[in-house]
Amino acid sequence: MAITKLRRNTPQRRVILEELCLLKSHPTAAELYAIVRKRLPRISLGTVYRNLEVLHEDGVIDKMEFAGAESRFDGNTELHYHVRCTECGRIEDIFPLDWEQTPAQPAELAGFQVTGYRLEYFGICPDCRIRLAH
Amino acid sequence: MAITKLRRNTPQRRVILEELCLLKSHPTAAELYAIVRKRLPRISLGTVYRNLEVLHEDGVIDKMEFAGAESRFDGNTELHYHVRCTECGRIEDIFPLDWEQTPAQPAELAGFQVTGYRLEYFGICPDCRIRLAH
DNA sequence: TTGACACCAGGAATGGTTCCTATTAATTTG
DNA sequence: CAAATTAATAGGAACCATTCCTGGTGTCAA
Repeated sequence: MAITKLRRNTPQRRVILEELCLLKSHPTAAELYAIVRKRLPRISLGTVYRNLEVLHEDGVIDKMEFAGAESRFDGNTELHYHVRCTECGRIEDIFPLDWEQTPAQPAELAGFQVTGYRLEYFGICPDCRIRLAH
Repeated sequence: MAITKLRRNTPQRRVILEELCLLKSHPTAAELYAIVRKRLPRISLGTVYRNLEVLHEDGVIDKMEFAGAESRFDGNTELHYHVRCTECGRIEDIFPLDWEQTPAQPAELAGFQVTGYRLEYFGICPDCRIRLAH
């Protein structure tokens, strides 16, 4: 169960992780692909997706999935939440300051063995607030 | 801004809402399509999607969107959360029992005007727990 | 009656993501 | 070091829930 598959340390995987960790934003796979391509011009988008998935599986990076929007990735795995702009998709970090922001995580709900939860705020980012006010 | 578009009460929309409210499950658009088709054999899947969207816009039903999984719809708009099975996609209702389960909802975070949040638990449902235990 | 337009059925298009295939190359073993 | 093993790659096709398009219909108000 806890057997981790052998991972090969390929240049592609190394560069993808390096570039993601350099960023403070939360890029999509396509955005990261554009950045990585400057160093590895022949890399394919599929390789970026596969490695982001692998790095996420191994707990090295965070993956944020949203319905109807591209997934975004985060090199910072420290516990934190996110606010997502419903207008432009931009994401900012929220580091919990008080206990009230952390919901209880029961071990069992409705017979389910609960393995986790997801708390995400959404709203309108500063830029879009200005833009929408004409 | 608050101008609501005129809605026509078509048979299609009426039947879709009726059948959704009869269910205690949280069907996908395709599942509801199959049910509604028994009463309206010529209805199209696009019509089901459009009306579910309209009903959701008007606050008549709840829409649950997930990345990499079909959206599910709920005729019960009473405040509650959901547990989703990561194995089979099944969803059960969770009605908050104590205040600790309700996260603080700040009006502003990182400069964002916060319009809402989403708290969703995930885990393994009773059936899948049994199935996975061989 | 007539104009306006919300809505419909049917089907094509969309687009993020995954999958497929032949090839390459990282790692292990002898 | 050479050979064997097989994870990983590039490129592109496939997937599929959802949205969009088109031509036509039904309803309402004036």
